[in-house]
Amino acid sequence: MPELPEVETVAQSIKKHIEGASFSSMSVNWAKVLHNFSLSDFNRDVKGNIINSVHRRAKYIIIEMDRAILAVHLRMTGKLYVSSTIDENKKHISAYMNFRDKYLVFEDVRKFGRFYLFRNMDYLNNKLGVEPLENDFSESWLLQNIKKRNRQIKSLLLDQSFVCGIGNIYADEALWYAKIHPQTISSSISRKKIIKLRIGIIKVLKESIKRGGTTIRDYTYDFSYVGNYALKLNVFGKEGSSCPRCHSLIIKTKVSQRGTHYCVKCQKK
DNA sequence: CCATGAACCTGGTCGC
DNA sequence: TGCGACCAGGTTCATG
Repeated sequence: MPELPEVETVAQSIKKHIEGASFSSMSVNWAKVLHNFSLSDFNRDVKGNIINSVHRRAKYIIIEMDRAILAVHLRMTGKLYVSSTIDENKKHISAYMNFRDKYLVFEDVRKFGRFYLFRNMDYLNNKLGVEPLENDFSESWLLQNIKKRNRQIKSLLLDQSFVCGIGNIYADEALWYAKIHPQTISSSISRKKIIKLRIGIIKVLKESIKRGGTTIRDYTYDFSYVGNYALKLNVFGKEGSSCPRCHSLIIKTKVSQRGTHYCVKCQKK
């Protein structure tokens, strides 16, 4: 499911409920959901620890306590939400934690989502690239680093060790904004278009956060809340319709194994 | 370094 | 209605 704006929305929505509280227990229905720790690790390192902060890093939801960090990655279909009951009719609850008189529930149809337990942020910080909404995603940084690489630009944008948080929707939207064909080799993109691409990335991510993210295919990422950035999409899922800018055809192809949408006229190779 | 394909899972949709 | 093929907002690993 979720890319940076959706993960940000989820992190903000659970933050107000769990900051200052502590988890008293965890139940696991799908064992693989715990990626690098066990329930006894949870009981030793997480249980009873006050939650100091909840925020997002890349596409991870970070739950920070004094001596431990719980990180949650939603992958394709994960939902993380606060609820006062556990609905026994739901078939895909992978795990849940108890705090105060409520639960933090992790529901995940495809079971790709994972929980991680870390002592600090070193592991994630080492593997993840720059945050696109932070200051270090600067014009000079992007100009320099895009030129250094020789990859199809869409594939580079999806690479979390380069810039993190961008996924399939926002890659297509940002490339459309900058009028770049998704298969253009990064080193050959003009300075002018790189500058435009940076603006496009920031713009689509920020506007989506403002609207609570994108919800498509009936898929809601929070308990019941539906983000409405889908209304603002220009190319993603718009194959067969006309480009909002030049009225030519939007087509869908595959680029680096992912469905990819672009305008045949304003995004030429 | 870069591209490709498979694997991890379930469910919805489309064509016959 | 049924069935198979294909698709899905992500990541990782192996291979060439």
